[in-house]
Amino acid sequence: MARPREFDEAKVLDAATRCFWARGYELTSVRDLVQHTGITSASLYNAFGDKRALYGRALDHYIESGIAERIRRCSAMAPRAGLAAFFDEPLERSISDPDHKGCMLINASLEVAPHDAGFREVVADALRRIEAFFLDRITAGQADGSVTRRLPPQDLAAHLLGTLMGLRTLSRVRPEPALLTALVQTALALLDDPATAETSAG
Amino acid sequence: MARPREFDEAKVLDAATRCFWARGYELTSVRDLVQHTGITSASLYNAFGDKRALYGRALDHYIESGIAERIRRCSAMAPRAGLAAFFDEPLERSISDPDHKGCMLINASLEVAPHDAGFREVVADALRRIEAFFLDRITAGQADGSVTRRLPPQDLAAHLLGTLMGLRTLSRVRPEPALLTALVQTALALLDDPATAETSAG
DNA sequence: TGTGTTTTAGGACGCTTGTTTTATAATGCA
DNA sequence: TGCATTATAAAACAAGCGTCCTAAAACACA
Repeated sequence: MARPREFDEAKVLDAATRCFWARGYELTSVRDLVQHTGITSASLYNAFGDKRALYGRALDHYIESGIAERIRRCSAMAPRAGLAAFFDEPLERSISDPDHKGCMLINASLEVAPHDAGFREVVADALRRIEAFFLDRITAGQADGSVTRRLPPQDLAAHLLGTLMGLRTLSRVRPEPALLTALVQTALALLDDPATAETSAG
Repeated sequence: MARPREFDEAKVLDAATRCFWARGYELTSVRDLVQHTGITSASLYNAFGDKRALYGRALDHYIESGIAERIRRCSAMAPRAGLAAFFDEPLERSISDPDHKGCMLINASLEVAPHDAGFREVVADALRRIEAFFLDRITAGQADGSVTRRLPPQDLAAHLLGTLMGLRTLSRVRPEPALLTALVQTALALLDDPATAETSAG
């Protein structure tokens, strides 16, 4: 019993996410958001609340559509293969993205999480989900023999989480394919048993 | 032939560095700087130029006094011991710092480097110096047998650089001693030859 | 065809930002 | 003792910020 919306809320959230992803929270002004979403500030405030709330929606959207989806996909694979596949997309993006936007979650880890307890919990929770995925696949891999048993699964999971964050941080300043590829491949090499015949150094 | 300065430029730079380190570039206002340095904005602009120039001085100061100094200290040690020692200080700080400020260089990697070509080069150069230190110590360690020869030294150096950045990024959101310690120790374990008798899983 | 409700459009609001200005104070050198 | 030069103090500046308000427009339902 009222005037209907003229805009697609999902598309507006998509555009807002791109803004926050590319320029971060502080450097993205409400006027930027108005310009890139195509709706007025009044509509924006009416639909999403204030700037902080919209950022929260954008971050949630990024985590669910970008990361949780990848976790599901890689969880369906064989353990060792799923762990390697999880790094394929961020590595590829780190190299090919001309804007070097990095990962919005890792960007949020340094920009908003330290200064906002609410967002810190959102980010920490997402990182815990990634760590839990690593731990699950490592444990399964140790069971079927595709992952080394030389190190505790918790330690290997922490190491992979750190590697992921290091990759996405380094990629914003030094997006050199050789450097980033070496980083990921070396980290993954730690999952393998060195006694086997795969002693190809490259 | 003029009125002398009433403030100590080094102390002012120290205070400004603390401000930028704790709150980043955007969230630190000139009024914050005026308050914490104890000098007026006119003196600040006269002595350092604008806010961006002062941040540049602070970042340089941090790199030289905080990081280059540690590189020198660890370069004087035995190769394998120097590599481990390099991680001691950031790991200790990640755990004990109640403010969880992280590393100002890594903070700059995500906050200012992506949006400022000048600062990006400063940050990239500092990261190259850290990588060069890793490469030098790894090469020396492979020569004296304290570091494994299973992997190319460039790959191991890239991996340690990524580990360092991951440590300092993760520490701002999840400063959990067990998690961060596991991350560092596991990364360092990759430097060792697994054939030796040190098969203590801990 | 009204009536009630919500979305639009666009400007205005108060506040903070980085920076500059104006005037005064303090020195070294002639 | 002046003169030139520089630092200080404090207010003022324009511009940009996030947010809100007023009025007009567009629908659902009676």
